[in-house]
Amino acid sequence: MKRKPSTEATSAWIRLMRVQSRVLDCVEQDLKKAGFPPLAWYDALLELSRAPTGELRPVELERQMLIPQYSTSRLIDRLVDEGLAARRECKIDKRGQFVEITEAGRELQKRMWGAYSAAIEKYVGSKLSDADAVKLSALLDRLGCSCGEMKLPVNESATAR
Amino acid sequence: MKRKPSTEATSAWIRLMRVQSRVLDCVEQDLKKAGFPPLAWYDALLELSRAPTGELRPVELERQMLIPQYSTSRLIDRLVDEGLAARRECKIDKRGQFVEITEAGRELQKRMWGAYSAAIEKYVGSKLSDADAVKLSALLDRLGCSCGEMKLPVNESATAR
DNA sequence: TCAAGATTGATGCATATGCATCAAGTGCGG
DNA sequence: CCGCACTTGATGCATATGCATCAATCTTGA
Repeated sequence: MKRKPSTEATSAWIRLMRVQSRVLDCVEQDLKKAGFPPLAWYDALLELSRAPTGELRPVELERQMLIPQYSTSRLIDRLVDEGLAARRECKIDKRGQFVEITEAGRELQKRMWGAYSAAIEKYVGSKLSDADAVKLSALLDRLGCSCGEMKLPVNESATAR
Repeated sequence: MKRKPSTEATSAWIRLMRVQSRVLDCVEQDLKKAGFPPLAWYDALLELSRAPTGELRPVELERQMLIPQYSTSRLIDRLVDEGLAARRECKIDKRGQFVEITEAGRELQKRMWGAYSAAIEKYVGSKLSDADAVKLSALLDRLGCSCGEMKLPVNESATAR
């Protein structure tokens, strides 16, 4: 059976794209003006800081953040260069490694959250009632799941590009 | 007065980010597998094809697409290299120029819309009723406007990153 | 136990992006 | 009319990303 290409879906998608990129630009701009590194760093630090042991395998980080493998690899390089994380040997799998967040990393993550949450409040919270935010979340959730075959990690996390 | 950082807004924002990037990945993947260039090309071609005369000043394109000036400049380079657009002299302002879409450009835009609309249907339309899509659009609209000082072009357009 | 295949993470190379700056042209105030 | 600030669009350079591929290790199954 033929299904007419839904105008409503198209228009919702276009708004989704535009709003997301507009707001993201604003948020990143604020963070950058406050002298912070890109959001991807925050995401990684957050994931690491949440791990019970403060360390994760790169491959886990990659799956949490939904970014390609080489991207994870180089992101870790940068975090390590800045002393925000450290590579630790993985005894159970010699191919692999653990990435452990450092104290400096935890501290940066917390400071960034200050600026980040303020930006979210400014660009999202102030425009939407709590009830509407809940509705929005619910509608988005329906889109999120099972796009192709990957699974969407549902945890309250950061933003991953 | 102090305003507690809304958990709801935060969670809505995170979902917005994740869903957008997930679905966008899927859509771009489909387009790429079908042998098409990136969505940004489509956006530009669409804007050009919509212009009554089939041509726009780079600076207009830039404002429509919400991308930085140098990015527009180089995107146009690529379109021109591929014969999808042509630079035309601007008689009224000798600094400037017009970019005109070619027949090949119009044709590619139409072919891409075929694949693009199919992807939107697949990843968005099939997951959301029309009514829900409308609700989603409405909620997103509230976020879109007046982030900082720029204006959101409301026209039904493509996606601009 | 060992070979074939899969997984983990790094990297060389081409391309794309961000930033700063530039040259050319416009337009406004005096 | 002139000079000065602004707009338009391009570009050099550093950095980031995507793609393909690699080496090392792990796992499976005959």
